[in-house]
Amino acid sequence: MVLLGLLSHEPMSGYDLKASIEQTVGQFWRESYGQIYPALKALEAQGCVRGEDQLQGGRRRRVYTLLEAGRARLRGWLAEPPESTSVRNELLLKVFFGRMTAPDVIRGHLQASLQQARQAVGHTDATVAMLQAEGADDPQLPYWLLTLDLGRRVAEARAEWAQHALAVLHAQEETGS
Amino acid sequence: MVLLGLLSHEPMSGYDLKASIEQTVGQFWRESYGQIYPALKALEAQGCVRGEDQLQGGRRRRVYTLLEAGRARLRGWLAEPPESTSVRNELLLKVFFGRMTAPDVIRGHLQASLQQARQAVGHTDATVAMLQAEGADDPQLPYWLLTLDLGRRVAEARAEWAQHALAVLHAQEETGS
DNA sequence: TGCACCATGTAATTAGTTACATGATTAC
DNA sequence: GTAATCATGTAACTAATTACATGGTGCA
Repeated sequence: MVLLGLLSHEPMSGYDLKASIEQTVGQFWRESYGQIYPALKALEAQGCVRGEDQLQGGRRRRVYTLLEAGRARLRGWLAEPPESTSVRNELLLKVFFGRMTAPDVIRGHLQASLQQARQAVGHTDATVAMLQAEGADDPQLPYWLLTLDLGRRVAEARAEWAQHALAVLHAQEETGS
Repeated sequence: MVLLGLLSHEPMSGYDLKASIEQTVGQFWRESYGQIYPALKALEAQGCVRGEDQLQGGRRRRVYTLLEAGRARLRGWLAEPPESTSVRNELLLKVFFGRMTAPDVIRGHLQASLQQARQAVGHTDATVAMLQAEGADDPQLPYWLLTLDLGRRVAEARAEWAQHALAVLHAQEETGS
């Protein structure tokens, strides 16, 4: 579905799609070539996309175009209620079992997580600024900004939590538990 | 690792472990029987846990106890930097491709998401209250509360974002885009 | 000449869910 | 007696990553 969605913007190759996924929805969605190429073949067999080989010198590029059937399928999928996100957070699991190890171990993970979260906030701000500067007319833009906004809010929440958690663990050690 | 961690508290069966995972780390970690039972066998073969059959009437229960090798392995794992959480958020993907469908479709998803987030906040608050009432001495408690606190912060961020997103989409329709 | 990047694909492996099969116990 | 829950496991399937294999282009 992410392939159909991106192809609705412009025709692209599998390679382009991978790069495009990373640039646009990379914050909350990832795909590997091992899934993209077979999926494109399947979508072509189902009549959702059309693939055409382009030859530039000796280099072959197979560019896929979204067909009406694919557009319909994408709309159908968009209307379905989103499935619950697969939840797996190794950091939280390690924090949960924190009493099994030295306090420094968990604090180290929290420090790293704090830095990551701050970087994510900064990166999101930069992306928002760039997008607003260059493509003020793109009809996709408001939706893209919304996804970035959630990313930013969650990253901020994580940063604040990491600071709070560090403070709690510090205080706990003081009182000699 | 989640099995070793929970067994560090008390010996349990595979069935107990599944229930325990749901009650404690369920907000950010899930396992199915299809993984738990084979994993316990593997951990026993590696000497990390010891399994003993208990017979209560005609019902068999295989209770696993954490061994020193398992404890060491758990500590080793805790010291490793946590791997990046697998990110896949279908709601955000649908919001991102929102321009491909009617505004009401996305608003419906956002409304549902808002309700879910509010429920999560309430559920977390209830759990925190319950934990603080019953087990003020448990050495695991502070760590557990920290994981709940992140869950709450993230749920609140999601709720606020959903409201914001609904407002944005509403305004956008007004201005006739 | 060699490296980084463009470009496509397959195979092997691992991870994970779901469905199925079985049977005992407890509470209504 | 019958439904819910306790309890353990396997098999089939699906999803997903990683490694491998191949070869072209552009540039320093």
